[in-house]
Amino acid sequence: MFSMSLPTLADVARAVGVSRTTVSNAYNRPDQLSKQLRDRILAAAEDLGYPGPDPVARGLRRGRTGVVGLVYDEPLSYMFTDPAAVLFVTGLATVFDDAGTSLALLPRLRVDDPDAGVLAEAAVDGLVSFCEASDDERIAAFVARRLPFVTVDGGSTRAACRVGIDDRGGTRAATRHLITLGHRRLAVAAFPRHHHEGRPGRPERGALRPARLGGIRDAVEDAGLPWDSVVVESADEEGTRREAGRRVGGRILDRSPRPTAVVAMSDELAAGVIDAARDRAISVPDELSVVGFDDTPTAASTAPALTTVHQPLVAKGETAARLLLDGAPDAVVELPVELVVRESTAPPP
Amino acid sequence: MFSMSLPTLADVARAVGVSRTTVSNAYNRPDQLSKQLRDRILAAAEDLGYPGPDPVARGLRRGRTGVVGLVYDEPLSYMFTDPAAVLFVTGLATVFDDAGTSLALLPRLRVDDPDAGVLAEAAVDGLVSFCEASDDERIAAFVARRLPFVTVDGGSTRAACRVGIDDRGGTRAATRHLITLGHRRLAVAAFPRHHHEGRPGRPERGALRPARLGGIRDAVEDAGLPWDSVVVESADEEGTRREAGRRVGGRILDRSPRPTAVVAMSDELAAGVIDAARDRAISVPDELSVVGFDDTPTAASTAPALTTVHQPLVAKGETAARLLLDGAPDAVVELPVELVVRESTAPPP
DNA sequence: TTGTATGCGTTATCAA
DNA sequence: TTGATAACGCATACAA
Repeated sequence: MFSMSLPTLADVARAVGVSRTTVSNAYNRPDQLSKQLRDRILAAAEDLGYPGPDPVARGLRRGRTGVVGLVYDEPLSYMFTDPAAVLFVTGLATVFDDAGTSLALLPRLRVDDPDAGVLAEAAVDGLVSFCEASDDERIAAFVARRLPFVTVDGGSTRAACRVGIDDRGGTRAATRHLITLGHRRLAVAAFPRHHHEGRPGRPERGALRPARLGGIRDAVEDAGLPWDSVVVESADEEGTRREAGRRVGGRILDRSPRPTAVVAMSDELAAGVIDAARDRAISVPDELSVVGFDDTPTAASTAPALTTVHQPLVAKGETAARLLLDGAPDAVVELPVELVVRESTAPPP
Repeated sequence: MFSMSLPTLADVARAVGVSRTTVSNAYNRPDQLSKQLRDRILAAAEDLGYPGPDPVARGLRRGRTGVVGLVYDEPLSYMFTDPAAVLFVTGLATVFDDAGTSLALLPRLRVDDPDAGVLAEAAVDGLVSFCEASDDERIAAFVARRLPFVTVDGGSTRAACRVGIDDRGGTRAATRHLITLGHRRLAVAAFPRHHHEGRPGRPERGALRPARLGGIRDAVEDAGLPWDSVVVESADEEGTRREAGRRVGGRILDRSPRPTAVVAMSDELAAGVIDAARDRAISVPDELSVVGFDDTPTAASTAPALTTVHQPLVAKGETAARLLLDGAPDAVVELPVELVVRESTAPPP
């Protein structure tokens, strides 16, 4: 015969003629019973095909699952397509892996799921929010559960526990670098704007990463240049980020007068801008300077190699993971960034 | 006052003056009660700060969690370091994301955890095993739970449900390509061997991906060449795979007579071999031909671009995910591979 | 449309 | 060293 359902701890107890408690102890507290009895129990379990205590039932009873969640507000495929995100997740995964904790990639937060059912229903002990949207209303669905949670790069979030970087200082340094080289016709290759389709009380579209834009503005105004002389083009969301960068790059380079320098909000976008320049036989850096952000491997592999703002992506992931594991209730960590000058910037022609 | 523990469904029921069933229905079967009552219940819940049904308790009752696990037998950081693995996971994640299922990256299967406690204790509805080790003994800990599971690239596994590629055909085609070009002094840049430290009844170290080695041998013997004329060097496991490739490449290129062609078991290794050639001012492909395996973005970005064996990595992930979601009990899928000739191969000098 | 009773599989507490 | 009891929080069959 073939029993449809698996044997439970109670079945084993019955078979051996002991209580459930004792069987439970055989698994969880070997020191609480004689070695012989334990061996007998384990043998019987093996015999019956008992696979050990059920993780879900154990989770219910113990009040913890050993899983932390990661939410992202773009399709997960984007996450793996973006080298910066991959590095961040690597940092997260490393720490959780060592801690014996599982990292659950939750289904994405959908624009059409304002109540964030996903977050209300995730069986996790804590949450890392890696959402670029600046609103954290949807996160409220999780906060209500009173579980630890960390926001990463949360922008304007008011979350108590967060880790981020000095976005503003980063783009400011990058832009100052260009201005110091003599550039006056600047352009920005910006992230796509974010959708809030139909959500009342919010702007229809908000700028993504306003701090990065703010840093550029800081540097421009510090130099006494008019902000409205700076061309800002936002990327779209088709295909890879690099392809999107190529398209924004095209729009920027086809303007006249043509900007002599582009500040891109990520290395992928910057690489795309360089692609667009190559399409047009515009030499980088002789005719066009380009700076990126992130300092992912992409930055070192473009031709010419990218001047960019380095951010400690893996460390950011590790930090977020530790804050969660340590249960730091309201730590706010800002990691430093650093301008790395390579070959994609030079004085204007 | 501050209640230490969250309100439960029962608290809401009491507050509203209805039964728990009715509150449960308010969440799970809106059509089973009047809209007014439902609204009253939801309002009271909001009021009390009830975050909705507890996911773990629900999981216990329903018998499913909405989570599938992914096991890997290397540190998770390796997974994200390897472009081929990232593409595979992208495929997985895309399908699960769309299905509203979470993908839990389980802590790695440790060599020193022969009972695979990780697998026995994971609160999941199914499992994807992405373990390169050819033994599946540790997986037995999971099989006992009678949950769906899929093995990917499982090598010699006897698992009922698996997806893989034509490893053997792939390296065979690649090797034949080299032999047809006229190469006779071949070398193989192989994967590291795998550890079975101290596990009784197993070889101390087993070759990883024996099928790929087998395909090379096939082609060599088909051509009537002696197999022992082929140099086989295994990579070590320090640093990135590409760095390891550079070291194996060095060992191969420093032999005399120097091989004129290298079959690498992955694009990362191949890229490393090209790095090693550059270190020694050996021209690829004029003095040395190199072929890879996988056809990741790396293959297109080396200089010269890699001749390699394309495998559908994303599709492999998608397939594995679908098999799991569809509960296919014992499907065996083998995806095709294809030789892609680029610029890293040419006739020998 | 609503409520009653029961069980999901485990572990913590306490007593023996 | 072992066992009885009582949660853990919920969802389902069934009755009303």
